[in-house]
Amino acid sequence: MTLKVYNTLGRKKEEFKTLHSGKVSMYVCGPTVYSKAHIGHAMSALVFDIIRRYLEYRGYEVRHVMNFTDVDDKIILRAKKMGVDPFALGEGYIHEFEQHLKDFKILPATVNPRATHEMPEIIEMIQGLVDKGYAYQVDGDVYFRVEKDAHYGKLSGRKLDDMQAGARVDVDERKENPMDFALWKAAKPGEPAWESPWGSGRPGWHIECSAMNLAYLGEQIDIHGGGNDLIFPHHENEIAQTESFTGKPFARYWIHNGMLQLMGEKMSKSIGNLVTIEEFLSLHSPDVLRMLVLNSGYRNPLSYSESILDQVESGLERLRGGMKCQLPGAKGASEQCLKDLAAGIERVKTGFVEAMDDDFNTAGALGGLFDFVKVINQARAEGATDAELKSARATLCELTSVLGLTLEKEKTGSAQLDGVVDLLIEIRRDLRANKLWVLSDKIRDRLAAMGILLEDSKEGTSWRWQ
RNA sequence: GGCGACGUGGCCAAGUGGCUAAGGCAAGGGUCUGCAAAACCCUGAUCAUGGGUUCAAAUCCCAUCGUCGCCUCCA
Repeated sequence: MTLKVYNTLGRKKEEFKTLHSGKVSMYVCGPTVYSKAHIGHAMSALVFDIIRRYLEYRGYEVRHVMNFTDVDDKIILRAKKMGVDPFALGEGYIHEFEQHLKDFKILPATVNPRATHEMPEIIEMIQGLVDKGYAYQVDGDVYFRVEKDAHYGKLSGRKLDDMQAGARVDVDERKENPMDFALWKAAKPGEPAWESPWGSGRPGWHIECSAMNLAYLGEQIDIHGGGNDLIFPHHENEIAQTESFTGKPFARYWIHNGMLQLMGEKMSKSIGNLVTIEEFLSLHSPDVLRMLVLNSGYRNPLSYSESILDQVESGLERLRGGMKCQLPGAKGASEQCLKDLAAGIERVKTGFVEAMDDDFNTAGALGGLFDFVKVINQARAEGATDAELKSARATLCELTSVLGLTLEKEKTGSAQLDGVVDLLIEIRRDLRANKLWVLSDKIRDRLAAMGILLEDSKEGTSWRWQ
């Protein structure tokens, strides 16, 4: 079976072939750190975390780079407004974001470079572009000459002529072409600045990613990812810069996730309709957002609302239910039942790979997992023992962890607490035997309030953490 | 105005030329149960609309309506 990936460059699914056998180099655009991150950023990070986990499951060694843009106009503006140092401002948001990544169980990237730490590389690259005639200097600014790049527009499917016709940007008369974009911006007094051959200034937005790619992954990479709002101009410009500089094709696969939609509109800092990651985590467990992401195709817009979150949370609970222990008094399942269970294991494994191989079809993969949970539940209901359920549970656990989900709740109790709960269950059993429903229900309700769920069955009572 | 994506049962959402259109949530009926919870069994869509191509279309083409994204900072 082969993995197929939808490539924005070409707008179709392609067979996934890496530059170096068994290895994947992947660069994902991280946030610009000028304010608190919102769940749209989390979505993007989750999408690429899932992709990475699956690639590793398929046996690839993944070198994963995610940057932080820690110097740009917005950061400077905001820092000025707040009267704080722009670097300190960015630093704070970076720390916060890194904590969020941990909360969401997003595997740490191999490297997290920052624009401000890569100045020599950035300047060197700009100089190279100037030397080759792809860039020119005006009053301390340096611009990329788009007309010099015959392929400009190939990623976003735009033509220079069309864009010029519809351009709404204020035309900067100093530019040769209105679409020329800044590689280097001259600094105004009081702004963060670095010395360069063109005077003191700071890098433009796009060049940092090109420089960091070059520094940490090389001239050519396998996957370049980010939100689909970055296709133009950011990624288009990255391609232009890097390919003009190296003379080689840059990224083999361009992967873009869809936007998270709140009330039918893109969640974004500028519109202001956002839910910060902090707010989300105060209300929900991290896996709920991951589940929401998994439930649909990564390229589609993702509908977000509290009621949809409730829905996926219930679904997550169902998956977790597959991990439950045998029923009290389980005597072993029938031969046929165990056969079905074994067949279910094979089916879910092949189905999972089949779905994920098709451009990371996580929704399809989840469907198979839900089917599998049903098979497990059927076996349990028929009396399968823990020993008989063991390999099925291991399979469920393995596959869900490829998606980054954690099904088993961390134990919050202790052996002593377990003993106390067992004692209460025993007392309750006696109460029930004497039809003292008020007292027995009180025990159940009070335990439930503490997060301990009792489940009665004919054979006895079992319990679990909620 | 230009470019692109999308419109599948109440909700979320797979499937993109061919067996009975996955799965989850919600709803209804049933089994179990003192009640509850969990679990199991059963029940619903012909795929925005109108044309067309084809032996065959949700899946390809055209038109219409609607939604969204990008074209300016944006995951």
